[in-house]
Amino acid sequence: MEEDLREGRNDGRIQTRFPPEPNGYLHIGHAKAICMDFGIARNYGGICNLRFDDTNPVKEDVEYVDAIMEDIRWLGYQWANVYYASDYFQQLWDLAILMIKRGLAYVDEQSAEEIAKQKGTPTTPGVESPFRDRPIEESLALFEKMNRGEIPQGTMVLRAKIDMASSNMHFRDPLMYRIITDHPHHRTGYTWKVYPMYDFAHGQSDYFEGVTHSICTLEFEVHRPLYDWFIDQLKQDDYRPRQIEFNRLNITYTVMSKRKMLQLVQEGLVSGWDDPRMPTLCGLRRRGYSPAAIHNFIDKIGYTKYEGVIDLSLLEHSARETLNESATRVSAVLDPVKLIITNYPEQQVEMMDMVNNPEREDVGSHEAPFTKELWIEQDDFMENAPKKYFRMTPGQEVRLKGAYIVLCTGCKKDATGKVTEVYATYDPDTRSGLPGSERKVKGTIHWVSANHALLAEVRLYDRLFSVENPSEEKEKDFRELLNPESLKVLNNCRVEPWLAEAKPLDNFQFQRIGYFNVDLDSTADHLVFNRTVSLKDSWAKSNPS
RNA sequence: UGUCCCGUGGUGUAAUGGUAGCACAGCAGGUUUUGGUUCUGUUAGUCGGAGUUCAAAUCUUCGCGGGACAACCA
Repeated sequence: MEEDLREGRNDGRIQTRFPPEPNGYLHIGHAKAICMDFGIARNYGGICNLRFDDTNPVKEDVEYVDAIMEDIRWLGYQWANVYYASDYFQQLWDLAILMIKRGLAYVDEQSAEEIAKQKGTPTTPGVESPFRDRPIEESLALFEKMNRGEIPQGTMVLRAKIDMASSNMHFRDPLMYRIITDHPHHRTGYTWKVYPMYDFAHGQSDYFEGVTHSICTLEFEVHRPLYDWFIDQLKQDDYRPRQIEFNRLNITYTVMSKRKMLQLVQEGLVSGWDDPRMPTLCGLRRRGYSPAAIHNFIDKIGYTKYEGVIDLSLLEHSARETLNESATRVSAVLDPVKLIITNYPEQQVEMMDMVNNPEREDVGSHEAPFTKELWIEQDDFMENAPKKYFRMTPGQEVRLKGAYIVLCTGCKKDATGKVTEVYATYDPDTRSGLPGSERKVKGTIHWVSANHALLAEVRLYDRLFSVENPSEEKEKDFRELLNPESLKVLNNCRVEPWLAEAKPLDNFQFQRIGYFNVDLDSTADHLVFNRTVSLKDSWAKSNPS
């Protein structure tokens, strides 16, 4: 792609831009574009600017400007300059005037419907507007009036005079300007009454800034000839920005359209733009994804022109891979049942050393209290267990992670047959670190001390949609395809006391369960954890309950 | 019945015209105080035809399939 450098074009200069419209939050698809735009600049010793493509005041807001900047910084990038397309309104206006004077643009007084009708179809040519050949002075005067607010919104537009029969629909006298008087622009207020369209603003903005490579997604491929045409009207020397397209990111079990995401937010189907189930960067952040995990993912997917759909499992893999190296291991029991070590002294408390991360000796360990009464997972006890069940079942030995090997002796059940307590005896010689602990035991389970454990809320997230490609379903509205089980809230979880110090967004591995982080809602009195992604579980896979 | 873009294992992505490789997912096994990690093995692919060539995933051509384009959105 970048052999331009070898050919010495633009004096070997590389300049890109990331050009979001401030009308929504950035999502993982934008992250792909950001990594491309900023990454190219970084790799080739060039610069990348942030430019807000704010040519439609109706949809835009400063709220989004700030959020976008935060997300880009979070990904670890710093733009050379911040620009706004609205900075170029005067230059664009001047160019429009020049084009009218050259007979290349005219004011059209027809309605949107009439203009649309005259466009023709991709297979039939359009017809020319009756205003197409109006005198230059007339267009000039009207365009001025349009921008003075003397013309009602929606009644006139400025169009380029190109070719109504072109096989490229975008050449059929595209709109350059429309009147917008009922919405203030988030930066220029009511100064302007006419606003340039995307096609009349984007390439020129690139040109004004000195962009060498204008990288965008595939849907703009058809716009490229028009992009070049407008540049031709402007160009003074050899320099010209070049538009290059790559494929948009699609991921299974989610949607990547701003419109759909906005709908989910507005209709309360998710809790907000930063709902951990959303593919937004703020959502992923809240879910526990790190910038490293996002980069890891983007590096794996590549840039091509093929419009495919990436498996969600690849994103999850990227998260596991990065979190495995960084997340501190802790014990948390999500669905507790009491385990009583019948031969353990009533009041005794032993502090057990828990390794923070077996992958990394340098991060050390922390302590967890061990007592007679513990919480373990319901799942980790079975009264009548199948052969390959390596956890608690009467007569079987199991290791309590970081503590002792215990022998399960039985359980107590209530009237409904539900197990309320599990009993075991411990072998004092098998405390972790002692020679007696070397003994091989099939299973190891996690636990927390009943008297010391903290109560916590845990939010289990799953795929947002129950079908692989919600956008592809023609029959049903995408909202009907939401996964009803995308969020499960557990209110009776017990976590080890060490977690009292955890701060919002800290990542942990709940051993044997998954990666979790502290939610923004979490307080000292009410701990809240989000499941980022589960651990792989080859037992559950081969033994569906 | 237009123009443009794209077709490589289930998924995504590589291969100066010269051994079709990698990752995810799957499967089997070893190691393991996480049924995690890790390691080993393994299943599976160039949309089809014709042409150029000593040699084609790659070049040409004809098909087939998918996508984009007819917003006063970007």
